[in-house]
Amino acid sequence: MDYNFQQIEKKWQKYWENNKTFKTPDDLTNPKKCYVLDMFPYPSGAGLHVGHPEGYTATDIYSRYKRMKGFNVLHPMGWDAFGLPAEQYAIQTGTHPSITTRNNCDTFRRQIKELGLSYDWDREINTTDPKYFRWTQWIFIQLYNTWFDNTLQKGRPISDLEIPENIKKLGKNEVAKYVDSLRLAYYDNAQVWWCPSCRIVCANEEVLNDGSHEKCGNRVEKKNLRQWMLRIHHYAERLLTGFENLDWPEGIKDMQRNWIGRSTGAEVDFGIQGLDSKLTVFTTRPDTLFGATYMVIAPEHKLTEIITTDACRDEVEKYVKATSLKSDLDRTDLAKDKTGVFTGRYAINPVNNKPIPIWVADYVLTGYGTGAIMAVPAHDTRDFEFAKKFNLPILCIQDPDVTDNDQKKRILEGNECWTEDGKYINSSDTSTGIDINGLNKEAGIKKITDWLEKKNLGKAKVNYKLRDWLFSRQRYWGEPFPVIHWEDGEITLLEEKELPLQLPELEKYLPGESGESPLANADKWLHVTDSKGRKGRRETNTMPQWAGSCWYYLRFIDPGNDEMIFDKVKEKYWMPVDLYIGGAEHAVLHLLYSRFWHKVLFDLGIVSTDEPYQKLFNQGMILAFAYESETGMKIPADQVLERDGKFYHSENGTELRQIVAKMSKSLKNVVNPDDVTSKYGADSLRLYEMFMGPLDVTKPWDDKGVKGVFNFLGRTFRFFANSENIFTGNEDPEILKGLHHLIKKVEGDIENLRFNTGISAMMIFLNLAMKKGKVSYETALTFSKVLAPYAPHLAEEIWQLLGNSRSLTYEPWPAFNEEYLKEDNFEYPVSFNGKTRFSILLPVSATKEEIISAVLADERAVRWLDGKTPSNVIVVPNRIVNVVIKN
RNA sequence: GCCCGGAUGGUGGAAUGGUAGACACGCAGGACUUAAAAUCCUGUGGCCAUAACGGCUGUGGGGGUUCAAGUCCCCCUCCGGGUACCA
Repeated sequence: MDYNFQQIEKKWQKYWENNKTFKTPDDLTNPKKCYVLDMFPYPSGAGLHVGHPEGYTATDIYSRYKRMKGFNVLHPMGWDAFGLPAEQYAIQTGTHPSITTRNNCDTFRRQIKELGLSYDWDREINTTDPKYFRWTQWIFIQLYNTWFDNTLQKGRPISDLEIPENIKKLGKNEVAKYVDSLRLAYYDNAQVWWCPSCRIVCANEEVLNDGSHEKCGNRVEKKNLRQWMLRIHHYAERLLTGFENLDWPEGIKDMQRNWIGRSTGAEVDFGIQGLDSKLTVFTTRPDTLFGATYMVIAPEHKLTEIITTDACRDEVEKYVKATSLKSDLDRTDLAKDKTGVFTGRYAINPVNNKPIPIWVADYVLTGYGTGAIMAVPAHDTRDFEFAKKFNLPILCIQDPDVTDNDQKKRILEGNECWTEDGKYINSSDTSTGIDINGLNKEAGIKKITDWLEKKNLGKAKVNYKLRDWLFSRQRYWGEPFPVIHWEDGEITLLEEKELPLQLPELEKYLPGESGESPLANADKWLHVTDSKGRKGRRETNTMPQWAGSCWYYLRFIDPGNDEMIFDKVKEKYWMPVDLYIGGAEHAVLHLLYSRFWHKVLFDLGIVSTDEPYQKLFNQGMILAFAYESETGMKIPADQVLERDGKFYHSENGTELRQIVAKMSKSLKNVVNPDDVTSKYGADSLRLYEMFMGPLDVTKPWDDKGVKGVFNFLGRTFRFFANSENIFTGNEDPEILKGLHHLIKKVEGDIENLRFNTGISAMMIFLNLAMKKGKVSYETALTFSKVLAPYAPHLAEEIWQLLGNSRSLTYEPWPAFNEEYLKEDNFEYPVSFNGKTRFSILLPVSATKEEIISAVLADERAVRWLDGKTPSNVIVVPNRIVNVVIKN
């Protein structure tokens, strides 16, 4: 009998579909539940590539295993289908994005089904479905109607917000302003990239490194537009501490920590000569105030214009304008050569009342801290660079902890920057009474901060890099905001019962001239009038793609619910997600954004857990072989010939080097899973994806490697499908030992997501069984169950051939029996001074003394001792013997 | 620059501080076949060596800890990913 994978796989896929084998159980009384989630894909026109099934296979194995362990498993799939490509295709061809999206989803669904993944397809969701995004809009309304209570560190309904009396007095408008200033969703000016030639807003990804638009090559500019923003920064601290107890890779936690970027320091107020206002800076080193010899404010800083003196105005204005035209990259490129101009104005250093010049420079960013810094060139490398270039004074205030006298001298003279610890010098002033000389960094920070607070000149402050989230896009293909802007300036949101607000049909998907979303062209949709005849205009921005993916895991719990976002009882049962697997590219943004929404929903009592994802795992990227010539030119894979393990250019015959690179269209090294399944079958694809190496590392795809697992599956089928190899009766002890070792190994490996070694254990067992020639009926049943999570089609087929009529999906996972694993003897490796020389078979029950005497009595030991007496013999029971000889 | 990973045969990889190279690919030889494919069997880190044995060496480089290091510590090199002046 041959391994006809095509027939087998088609047959079982049909069986599973017809029997709804993977339908999520409705019974919510089973205390064992497991919610296994994949990062759902964006259904691109190119279809699935082999990177997708890597994570999907891992979660599928885990889900199938958990079902056999008696868990209620929720394992759903859906589509994150809003996005730019469908919209751009619409601009080019006029095809409505919903049509493109539907086609792409159909392709993805077909491809995924052909992999035999055990999703509950009744729960399929699509972020572009109005029945879905109705609730995305609903969540936006909740965000809009929530404020963050700093004392409680918690989001609360706007209805709970107390309006201060002094604001109430100012009237309705001021009250509304006050409330708006606290909402988690707010409407404000924000900068976007704008291509003046295409008259379109560009995403960051569309702007090339040289500041040009990737589509037309023209230079993009920054443009201010009214945008929706979300106040994620309020949640910085909770986002930082929230994952401490979650089972996430440390690397991902680190990346999120860095992204949130908590730093402690102080805000310090500097007076400004000749002006009434104050210049506030944030610093992590208030202890270095005595070393502050100048100040820098960001070009975009509110005070720039006010501070600048008439004599310097031209220069400063020119500089500010030049900065605004620079792309972020230009700004960082020039990092090596700092730029800036003097404002003509001086600030007063609060510790000694000395005037220091205020400069404008683009190395200070408006979005972080207060947008202004005090510069301490002696102890900050950036300030040092700047001071050197513009000949500003450098005053060393810390005696450096260095032994090199030359270096010490350079530092003390201000010719080298010192950023480490040391005792303070030059850090006292009799007029203000502060003195930290002689202290070290930690004590210095404390003393100065206390002094500043006492004198009301500043305060201890925690700062975060995390900035508010720009939450609108000037696009058609996204969730419309349920928002109306009225002619009198009022903004209102739609009522819950008015949702979903659907997208209008359009003739053209091009944006408006001013940078407005294409929705501005939908006249009928756009204009509204209320019952009193007041005219209004709908919000024309749409939500970013993140919106749909921020909460999809919640909708899977109750996808068909038309009454509410989901049923509370079901949510309480299924949440949190027990295992979440996806690419590391979402390590920061998606995970941070969805955690933020989840925390708001938690604060509002809508969800029952503070964090959504209990265990997170990131699969590594799958790369592919690519080829390059001696000069490093990349050659498409279809122009490469292989001869005797070497690679040649098919056109000019030159030898090429095989390298490993990301799959890309231009290298023609993209592997399509359809090609693999048609040649080797879905089980082989699944197995190979898992056999390639550990799930979390990047690894190259090698078509040749698929053969290995294909051979294994073929051998498995031929062995177990042949009734001559199966007998009834007692199993051979060696097989029994191998089988129970296998169960234990595979079980442990699935629990720890180490799928590659589980497969090799199955191969080892099959090799043993084939060597023995026969296995018992019981063994065959057990083996098919162990194989089932990995290669479900083949496992079902063998299970059926063994006489079972029902699917083995819910068969209990076999229990391993330690008794069978026990050994009578152990072959001790014997080493001399750590080098293994021979091995000796001894009973596992042997005592240390017995082992030592048996080893030393061995003639080979006599030879290695060479007449010397061992100074020590290390015996690790059932592991190793090491004889130590001192020379 | 900074942060996070990583480096093991021709290749993908395995190895709770305890026999390095499991398992597989590839390759070589053999069986079957008119032949090929498929399948099955044997061998396969390198070097030396044998009738058979056996020995030396070996996890990017250099130090260290240990009875024992691919694994732990320090320094260096190279590769991959992330990030961009965060005060």
